[in-house]
Amino acid sequence: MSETAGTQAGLRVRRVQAAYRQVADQLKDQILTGELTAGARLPNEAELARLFGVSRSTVREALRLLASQHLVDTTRGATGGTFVSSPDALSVAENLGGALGLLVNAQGMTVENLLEARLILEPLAARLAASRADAADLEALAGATASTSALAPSSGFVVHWDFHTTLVAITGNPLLHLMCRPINAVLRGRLHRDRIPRDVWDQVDADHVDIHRAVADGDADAAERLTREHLHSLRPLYEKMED
Amino acid sequence: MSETAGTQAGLRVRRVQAAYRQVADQLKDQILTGELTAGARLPNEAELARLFGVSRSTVREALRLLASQHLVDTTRGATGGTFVSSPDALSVAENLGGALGLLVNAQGMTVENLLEARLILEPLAARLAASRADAADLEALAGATASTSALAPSSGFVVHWDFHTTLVAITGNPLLHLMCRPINAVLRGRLHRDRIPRDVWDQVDADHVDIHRAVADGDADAAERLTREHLHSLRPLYEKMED
DNA sequence: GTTGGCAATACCTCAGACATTTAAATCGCT
DNA sequence: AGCGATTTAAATGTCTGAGGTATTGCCAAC
Repeated sequence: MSETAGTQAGLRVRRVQAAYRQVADQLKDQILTGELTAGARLPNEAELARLFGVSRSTVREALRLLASQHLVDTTRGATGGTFVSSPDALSVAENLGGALGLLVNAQGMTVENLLEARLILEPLAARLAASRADAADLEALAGATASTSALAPSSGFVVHWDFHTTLVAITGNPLLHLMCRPINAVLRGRLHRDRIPRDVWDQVDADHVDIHRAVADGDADAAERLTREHLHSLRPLYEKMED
Repeated sequence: MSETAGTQAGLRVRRVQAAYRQVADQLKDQILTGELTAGARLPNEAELARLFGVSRSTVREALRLLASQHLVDTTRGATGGTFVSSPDALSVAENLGGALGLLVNAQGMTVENLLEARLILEPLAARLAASRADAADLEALAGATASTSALAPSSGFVVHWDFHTTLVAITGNPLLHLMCRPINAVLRGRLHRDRIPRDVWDQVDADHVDIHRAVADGDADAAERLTREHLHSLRPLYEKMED
């Protein structure tokens, strides 16, 4: 809010907000304060319309608003209705990914910003992963590592993405996963695999093997350093994409 | 009445998805592909209804969907209408903040996860800030630093939040700001200021001054280290909150 | 030249009806 | 009695048509 001093915040007459927005806000409040717990079933649309004293159309527009924020979920049918849906991390990440993609396409966010953020998150995530990975985690990571060389190079970038996703997931911190996933998703779309020569994928493969070994050994320092170097070496592949 | 009455068009494919969602998706596609550039004005609702072959209610629900994703913005009046609006990072952050709050309140996400993520992001953000801060940035940071000691300790936690927010903003990377902001917002709500004794705030204040000096000196190593130590020292204040 | 009102535009809201979907309850046959 | 097919009920999805309201621009009157 740096320019709020210039724009008159106090002068602006607080117009009465649209009814559908008021309804959405009230329902949102009830959800956030726990008055409506996750999984709870809201009254049907007709009843809500009666309770709020508005028409059903208005209620429906309010529900669309909440649904798009993953706050509620509506299903049809006899046992259908509108339910408070505690958003799982996955859907939030999906939503965030879409928004991030928009920001990159539109303005104010560059591929460079994404790379920088990833360069901050993943090396330290790798450090955490190295100190926390159990047998199952290592197996999953090995799966994402080994298949890189087994598959055709054209699909390498998919597996490459899997490796990074798996690595972050091992930290056990859903928030880190939540942040890294959209970043990688956007970056993946910004990488044209055709232009990447074969030997680069071989190097990527080798890097992954090294990182996996470091994580398996519980060598946090090495895991962090290798991941950072790995991401640095990947940087040129994305910077080409500025068209 | 048989169901054949609805096949008046013949070409109409069977609706597998809700109409308002289809309309929203098509409009979203047109926006993302650049067919509708930012600032462009969409046809009015009646015209959109005619173009898509649906009713105005359906169009409106679709527009609510897009509006909640900050893809379009509608105003009333003669020159009003629905306009394509490229989403700014701030509104996205707001949206993400709400979702994050839900995740913490609901399940799968603990205060520990938030602290860990912050401990990853902010020290390296401080490092970047130290290498990029210009005069205006330093002034802003100084403002968030100096006022800590000037104000009553009861409001210290607000300024404390401002300091961290400003620090991340200096990096110039909106994505970092986008991620740190919701985290700090949720953590702020998890901190009971009443239980924090005065001397702790004094220490916080001193830490901020140190960090500010490091950033002003362009000493990236010191900025990173001091920020990390600062966040570590803050950790116990939050861990009490597990009730 | 400024001010006041009038008209046009487009979103906002309402009310009701019918269609569609889904699951449970019921009926009918084996 | 058991089990599948049909009916029924509940809820959302969609359509239609009609005002209501906010905002702007123009034009006439002072």
